[in-house]
Amino acid sequence: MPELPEVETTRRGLAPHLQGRLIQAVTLRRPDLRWPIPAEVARDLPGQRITGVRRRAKYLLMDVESGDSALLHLGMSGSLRVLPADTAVRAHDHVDIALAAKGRGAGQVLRFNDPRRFGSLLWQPAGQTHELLQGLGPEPLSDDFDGDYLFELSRGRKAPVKTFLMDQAVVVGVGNIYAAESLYRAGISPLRAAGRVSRERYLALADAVKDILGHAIARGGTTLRDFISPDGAPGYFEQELSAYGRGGEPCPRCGRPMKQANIGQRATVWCGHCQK
DNA sequence: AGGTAAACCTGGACGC
DNA sequence: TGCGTCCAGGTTTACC
Repeated sequence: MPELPEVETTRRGLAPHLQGRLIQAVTLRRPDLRWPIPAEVARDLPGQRITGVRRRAKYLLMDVESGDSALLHLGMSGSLRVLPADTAVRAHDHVDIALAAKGRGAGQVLRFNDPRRFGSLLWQPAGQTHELLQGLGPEPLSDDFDGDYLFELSRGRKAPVKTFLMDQAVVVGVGNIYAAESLYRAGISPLRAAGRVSRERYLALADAVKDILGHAIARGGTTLRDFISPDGAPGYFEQELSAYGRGGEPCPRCGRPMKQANIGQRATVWCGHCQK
């Protein structure tokens, strides 16, 4: 489900609810997610105040006073909601982080639901960077990411440019939806070898990535099946998708039918006329 | 080292 | 209605 805009939407939805709140208890109903949930999560979180919610790539970091962080990844089907503490538990509600009541109001719970269990809840000790966060590429919305960077890094690479763009060691946060959209916007065929894309066209691609991700965040992300923000709202970017999910439909630009094929095991849609 | 494919898991859509 | 097949927003791991 979630690429950078959906994770950032989740972060923005969570932050105001979690900032400064006291964690009362942690309930693990199903500790076997992508990886087992480390013992520290249930042992060290209760009694601590949340100091912030950050995002790096598609990971969320919930920081607490001790300097430790809970590291969350939503995988393909994960979602985080802030709910009244007495909300009935549903299928695939794997983890609850109970928040102490503010004043005399009722308490709330941060609930992690993930049908496919590709998501994860891990632990990053104070002062350390989790192994999974090492070796990641730059944030696409930062100044470290631009067309020159893509051009230099791609020299000699034979993998398709779409595969290159989705490689989290190249740039983080771009998944299957936004890779297709960005390449469509930039007029680059997803099949083209990464090393065979010019500097000029990488400038257009980097601009497209930034623009599309920024716009998707402003729309609250893309809801295809099940993405939902912490407040329960869907994202509204789906209606603005030009390529993803439109195989066989007319190209919005030239009207010719959009092509579809698997590239790097992922369904890919593009226009054979507008993208070279 | 780069490139590719399998693997992890569940639910929904579809065809028969 | 039921069953088999295919597909899905991610990423590690293994292998060439």
